Amino acid sequence: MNKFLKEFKDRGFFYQCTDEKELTSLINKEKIKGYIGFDCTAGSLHVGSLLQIMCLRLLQKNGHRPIVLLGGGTTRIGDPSGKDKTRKILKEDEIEKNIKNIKSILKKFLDNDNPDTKPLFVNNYTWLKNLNYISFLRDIGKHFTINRMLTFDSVKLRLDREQSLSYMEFNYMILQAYDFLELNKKENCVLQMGGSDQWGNIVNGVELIKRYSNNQAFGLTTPLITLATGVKMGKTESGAIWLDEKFLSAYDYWQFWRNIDDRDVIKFLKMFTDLKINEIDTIKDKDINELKILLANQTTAMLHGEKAAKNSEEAAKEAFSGDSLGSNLPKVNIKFENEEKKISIIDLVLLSKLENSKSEIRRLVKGSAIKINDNVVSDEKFIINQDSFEKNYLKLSIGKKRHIKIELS
RNA sequence: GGAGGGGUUCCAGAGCGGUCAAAUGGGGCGGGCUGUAAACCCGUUGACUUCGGUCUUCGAAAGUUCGAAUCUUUCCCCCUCCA
Repeated sequence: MNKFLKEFKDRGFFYQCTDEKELTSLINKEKIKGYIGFDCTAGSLHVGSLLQIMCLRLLQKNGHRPIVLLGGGTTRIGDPSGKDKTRKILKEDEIEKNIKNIKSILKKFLDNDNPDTKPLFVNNYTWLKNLNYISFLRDIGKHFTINRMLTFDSVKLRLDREQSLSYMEFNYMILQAYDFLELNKKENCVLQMGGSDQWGNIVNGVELIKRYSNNQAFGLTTPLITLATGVKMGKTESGAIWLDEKFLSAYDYWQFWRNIDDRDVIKFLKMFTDLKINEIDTIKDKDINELKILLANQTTAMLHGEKAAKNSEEAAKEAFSGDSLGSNLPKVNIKFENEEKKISIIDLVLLSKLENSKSEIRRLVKGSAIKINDNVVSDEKFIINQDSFEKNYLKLSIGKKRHIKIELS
């Protein structure tokens, strides 16, 4: 078996392939180009896209060249797959901004130096915007039958539920297929990867290429990852796990991995770290918490750098075990606004931005959730003055997991 | 086009003139147990509060009433059945 495909499988990336045998023999013979399309609806990517990113990374590590397709054009249409309703359509400048952000995230995961494998970023708007309707219908449209399109899940589900599906969205799959054709023609890209929900769209592309230019192209999909708790990867209770530090700090990112369910740890070590498979096999019986820390360190380092990972680990150690005032904890500066140089616990929490509702803070105090320097605050009228600060610092904790350092300036 | 059903707090879903900031379940948050896990148990879950209350919410607007999520009118949006 091919090295790339073997590791692809060993790491749990594999779900379906359009023609595994042929792909294997092709990939054994030559270096290929493979692409994944990213939707540009959101301002950044979250861990839900991480598996796709890892696919590109793996492809690249095996000497192939990844193409990142930014859906600047298709985002203007909206993929109906897995959507109950029409997506809101974004403004042009928002899309442009999103593209920039997403691109910068991807660059962190991919090697941009090796000229042979360095990622190619393309925006499908560049070719979609100039399409001529009549010639598009004649050249491309003729290869699609409505009969078949109606059988695709993305369409069928909508129709079954009698939810409206606009003609615009109905065209999404044709455009995505056309993207693949375009990349195949221009870049000789022969592989499209994606989540299993993209299978239909990918197959369409493969078939279009076959019909249009009689070339063989391939599709490769990854399973849909759900956490052991049943939640879809990427979204947690407290919000999306963004890959952009502007939206989610390195510490919180680290914490996300540190808190992964026991049952997912090995699986995720394989999927989301660079640790060798056999290496993971030898350590898999180690203490589960050690493994979680390893997972958190590896994933955080990959995205935010070694230093950020180390700092996050330190901060966690300080926050959860020691009673020392962690130097790596997230820090907020405050100053006393009044003459008396004091502040109520409610206002302090408000300033810390850990909570933004006074009622909620009162509730937390009632539930013994708030601590100052590890001492429970049991009175909502508790006043903090200079004495609470050690060398201008104070540790504020909410619950077991949220700790913050308050600096008095 | 004809006949019906519905839009309720994060979600599902009760309520159908006052006792409703709104049952119940899920989720979230907090506490306990533990391992920053799972499971389980308990509490909590609109905002503000001098803890007496006050204010804003039940698709939108207007109205009836001492009083409306609950009744009326108009509007918007969804769904089911028939053609």
